[in-house]
Amino acid sequence: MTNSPNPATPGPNGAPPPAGPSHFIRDIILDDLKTGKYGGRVHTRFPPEPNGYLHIGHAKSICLNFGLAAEFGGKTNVRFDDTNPCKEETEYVESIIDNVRWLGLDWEDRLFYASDYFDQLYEWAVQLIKAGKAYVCDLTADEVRQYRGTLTEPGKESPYRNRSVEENLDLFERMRAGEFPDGARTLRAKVDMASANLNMRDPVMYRILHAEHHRTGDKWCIYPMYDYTHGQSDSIERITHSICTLEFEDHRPLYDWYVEQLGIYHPQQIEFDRLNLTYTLLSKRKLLELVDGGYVRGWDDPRMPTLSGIRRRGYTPEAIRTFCANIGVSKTNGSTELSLLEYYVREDLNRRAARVMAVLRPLRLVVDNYPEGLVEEMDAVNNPEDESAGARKVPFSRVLYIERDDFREDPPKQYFRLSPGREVRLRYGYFVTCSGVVKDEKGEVVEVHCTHDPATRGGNAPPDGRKVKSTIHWVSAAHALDAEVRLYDTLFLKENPGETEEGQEFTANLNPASLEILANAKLEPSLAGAGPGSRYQFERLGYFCADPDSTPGKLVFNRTVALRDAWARIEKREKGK
RNA sequence: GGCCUCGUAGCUCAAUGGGCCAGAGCACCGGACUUUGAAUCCGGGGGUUGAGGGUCCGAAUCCCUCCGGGGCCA
Repeated sequence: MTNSPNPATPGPNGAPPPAGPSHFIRDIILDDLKTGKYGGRVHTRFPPEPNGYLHIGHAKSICLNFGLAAEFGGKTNVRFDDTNPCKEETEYVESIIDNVRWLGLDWEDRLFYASDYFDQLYEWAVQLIKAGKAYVCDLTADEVRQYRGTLTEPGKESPYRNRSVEENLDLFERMRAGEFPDGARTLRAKVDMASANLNMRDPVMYRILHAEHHRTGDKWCIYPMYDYTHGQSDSIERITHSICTLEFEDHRPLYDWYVEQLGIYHPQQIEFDRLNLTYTLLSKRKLLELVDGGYVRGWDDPRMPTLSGIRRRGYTPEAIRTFCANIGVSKTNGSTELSLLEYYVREDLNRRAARVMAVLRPLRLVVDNYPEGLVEEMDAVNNPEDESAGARKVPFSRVLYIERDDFREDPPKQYFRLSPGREVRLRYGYFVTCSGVVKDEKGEVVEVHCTHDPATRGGNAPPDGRKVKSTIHWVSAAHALDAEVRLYDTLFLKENPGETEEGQEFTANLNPASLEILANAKLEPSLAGAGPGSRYQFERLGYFCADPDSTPGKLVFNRTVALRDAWARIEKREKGK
């Protein structure tokens, strides 16, 4: 119950998510458990609308709901809120199921659809009509809006508000039978047109929509509204704590009203703050715009904050769960820094990703005093954080590739890497001293020459105790695998991408350099069998994940996240001066 | 202008029914270590708890006023 740091050691998929710091919702549950409010039960639900892809913000909700239930030995249902037949597609249903499963959370046999309850909801509507709590209204959508009043003025009662129960029953039945066109009538709850809460001004319960539903087909031509559906669905499923985001606070009185008027089991709605992430947009509408507008390659573009996107990018479910468990749950509207997410991704990948050498921007390095034709198999540790990961052999030869960034003809002050006359260590290779460069006609360095010290084989310090200030990675030219590497930066330039100048679209904030493709990367040969989804640390560079585009003939890697880079920071600071 | 809601370090959160110099994590800075300028370890800077007033021996916690943020006609 303190906010002690989370140990961040999530188990395999299916294991309860990490607990993290406590928060007000857990306190409420603890309290309910103490008073026996729900007989000691904890039953939550995750209710996605199948009209878009899940994103990292949903992950927070998913982890909260499943995490709380798991913590108290309870259950969590998944329930699709499919009350709008027009916007829903099975493609979305499938992706959502796939994403929640990937996150490692298990709803067992409790996968439901609000549309499963259409019959019951209809009966309840009839019950409310009979109780004089609902009426059929002939006002058009526009008129309903006008009658509703404004934020400061009360609304006017509909002229149809006081129809007899018999007439209401008859009209509602005929609505259902399809006698009226779309929008001709609605069923409204008789609450209070003078309420300060607009949601209580006789909200619409049913509207006429002659549309095919993805599950119920053409059985219905009237569909229940969200507010009329949600609480009762929770009630049917015997949910104890119905956790949702802040924008539903104003809906809670209506949620309560329906279940109270119906006299049915009453779950408790609790609102928390949705996740906001810097440099990231988490709006279904805007994400759809990015996809439809061709600004990204699709819902699973690795720059997208969708679960499909960050999965393809190489983020692990464990890292996301740990992140979600530790970001806190409250009622403040804030924005979490992207660096926090990246921290948890690095933390997880550091423990599990095998190390490997890869050169992104190759520069030829010739070891002049190394025998031509000789190949030595050098020992390399797979993961210093995990002894059980073992070791591998990496071929060393006379001509190598090193990173362009690791050589400077004219090194700045704090630059420790290779430069003329300087000695560095080739990781697991040898100490080498730069003896000269070859330039092309434009004066650009195209090849670096050096000599090695045979006494430093394996990269070990020589007997004379000589030290070197830098260790760089390399790949043997003759053995290198070609690969394409995709580097990603934030999709947006602004911390808050939704913030735009007058008359501009949010797309004006897009980062034109969010994707950089390096077509000419060189990888050590052990990567030959890397299948899509496999994750590695490219030493000194970052964590990378083989993309689904990758084939044995053409490897493609995504940079999940770069390693922390002290030199990059120094360089940036110097430039800023 | 109505209603709901929030306001503690740069960010996200803690501080049992008011009580030790308001604590963490991330970020930032510095040092140690180092065959990844990574990881790890140690240390540091940072808060008149939105502001003002009040109650009290004592308030981030209680009261009043004000200021500011967010949400609200599926």
